[in-house]
Amino acid sequence: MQSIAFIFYFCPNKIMNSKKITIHDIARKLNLTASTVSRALNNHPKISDATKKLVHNAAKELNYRPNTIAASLRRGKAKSIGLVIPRINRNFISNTISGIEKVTSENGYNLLICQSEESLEKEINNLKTLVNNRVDGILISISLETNTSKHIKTIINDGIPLVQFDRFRSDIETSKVINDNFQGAYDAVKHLIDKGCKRIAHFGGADIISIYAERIEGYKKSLIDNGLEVDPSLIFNKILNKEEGYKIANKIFDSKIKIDGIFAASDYSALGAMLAARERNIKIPEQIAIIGFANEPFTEFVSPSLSSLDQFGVEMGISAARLLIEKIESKQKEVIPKTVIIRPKLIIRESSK
Amino acid sequence: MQSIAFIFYFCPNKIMNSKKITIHDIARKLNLTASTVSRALNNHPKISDATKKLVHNAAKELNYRPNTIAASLRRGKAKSIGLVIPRINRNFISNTISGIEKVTSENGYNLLICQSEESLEKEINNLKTLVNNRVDGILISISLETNTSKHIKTIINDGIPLVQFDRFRSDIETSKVINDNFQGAYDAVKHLIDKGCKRIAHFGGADIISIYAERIEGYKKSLIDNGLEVDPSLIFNKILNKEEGYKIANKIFDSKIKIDGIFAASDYSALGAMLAARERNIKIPEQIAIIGFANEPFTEFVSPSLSSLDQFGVEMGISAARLLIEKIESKQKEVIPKTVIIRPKLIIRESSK
DNA sequence: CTGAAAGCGCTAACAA
DNA sequence: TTGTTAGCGCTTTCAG
Repeated sequence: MQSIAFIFYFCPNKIMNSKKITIHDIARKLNLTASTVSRALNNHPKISDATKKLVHNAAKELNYRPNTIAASLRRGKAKSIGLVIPRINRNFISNTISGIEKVTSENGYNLLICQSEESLEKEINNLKTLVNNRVDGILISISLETNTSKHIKTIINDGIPLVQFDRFRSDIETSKVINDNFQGAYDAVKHLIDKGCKRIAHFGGADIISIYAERIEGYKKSLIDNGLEVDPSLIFNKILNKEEGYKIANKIFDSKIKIDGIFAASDYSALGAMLAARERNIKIPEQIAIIGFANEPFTEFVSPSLSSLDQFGVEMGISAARLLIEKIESKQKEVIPKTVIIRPKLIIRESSK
Repeated sequence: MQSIAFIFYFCPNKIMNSKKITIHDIARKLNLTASTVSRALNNHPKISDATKKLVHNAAKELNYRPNTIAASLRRGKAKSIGLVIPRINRNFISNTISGIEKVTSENGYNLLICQSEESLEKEINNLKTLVNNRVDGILISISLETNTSKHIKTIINDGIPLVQFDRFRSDIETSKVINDNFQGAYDAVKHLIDKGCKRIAHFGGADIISIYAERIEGYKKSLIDNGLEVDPSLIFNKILNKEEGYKIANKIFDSKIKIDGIFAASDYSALGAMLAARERNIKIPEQIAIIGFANEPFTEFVSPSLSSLDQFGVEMGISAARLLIEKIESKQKEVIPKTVIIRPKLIIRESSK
């Protein structure tokens, strides 16, 4: 008695529509077979318009919900794409995801998203999950910890289309969409030199990560090409956040090292340097010009506003997703790996004017 | 000949490992049956440790990849959760996603993410896709355009667990996780009053959206409770971005309206007001104190730094995901809908000190 | 503790 | 244009 009352209490006036309607149900109703219904539902060309209409109506009437899972099993693939990224809640990454989602959904693919949280172990697990889910392809931007390509090679060896974007491993032959970090750095440093800077420091990331190594190279080349010398004592590695930028800038100001410009591989470390300079009444950009990297939203709002390099996150996502789908849908066994290089755009603001 | 050369060219020295290994293959190898292997793989208690070890080793050796889709079909559910949000690339939302992903992955669920792009039509399609994919449950934050609950009610009627978060419809009985916008506004305004403000303007959103209506109410109540009067001419609607904030602030400064404080429903409009004040050398917070809403990353970095209300995006995501999984995994037919209210935290910075 | 057998819901050869 | 048939790979009841 009690349980009946219980159920009654929570379902006062609606009948739970939980009976599962299958293709057979609608076939039975129309005196057709499951195959015909299936074909009608999938708009198969050899089904008459009359039956198609009949089937669609019956489906609507019965509140039929196609079972994507069953279809996927039968077809051997799921019309889904897996995405592995370090973290979702980073401005640049969430922009790429937005672009990816747009393209995948437009093409009828589901998107399965995994975060590696900068951990190699999680990245490996993520890939395993995606493979087990029989995704048609994988998009990946590797974690900071990823110092091997073994797990990714396994995927490729399994024949699963894979495209890298942003942070990538160069020892695997895949299509990829990347920023031209070299050129971005080059442009930024050239701009500083054009503005009269002679002693430009670089706040870099870990130089074992290719994107940071490239920024260092671009920085060096730009100095040389524009008549300055590379002074290794002006290059600081692993300075990526505000605190580190603040600390290193203070250290520089306290030392006898003289600088009149900073090109930082991160907007945050650039900001830290700005704060340090402000505290000492060092004028920006007159006494020291500063440029960051990534064009984080805040760069526009700080004062002085911070020059930076925009990385076109949404476009990168779109491009990567297109590349992957192209590969998935190409009937050829192999597609020549393409590399799409997006040139970051220098956004000049007050900090380097 | 040519095609052979072609293939050879692209697969110089590795054999594509594309043969699909199934449970049967490993059963055959070990002289067992598929059922035993399946049980061993799933750590069924009634399988001897010896065979478990045997099976796991063979699986590893054969490079076996369990087919999640087949398992899902058989089990009738996919161990996956669907997420519908307006846009991924918003700071607050990407934080909630991050929290959601953490909880779902910890509990063995896949996350299917869809963007409605503030369109009701897309939201409806998203839900359909998720249902067809037989997700175990759905998390949703509705689009700005969503002026009906019909599509959501359908889902609930189908017996699919659903939890709303942040932007929600109140005419459906679901569990939900929301911010206490009223209280947040109340706290902010009280703080301004405590600091001596007597004439506080409010830059609001569209008051037909509940979260903005609540902020207005909190603003009014706080004024009254703290001995001030509500002056309707100080309430400005649909002021949500920097440009609008800038414009309205200028309009106020140009008029004979006197204000000494602004509580904005958006950090961006607060920023716009700050810029307008700065241009006129109106001192912040001495002559005008300002508080925004959402605690966008930039609020910390502008100068003066902007007081704001933190919404705990990650925590909201965690909470919503937990609520949903709890509902999914509860064996009872129905769970009493819970509402988790997160009180925004006032972050006091220079703009209101 | 393990095996036999049935089937989840759909699709796609092949046949008519 | 439609029907027949045979599974996709796995889980799970029931039987030993």
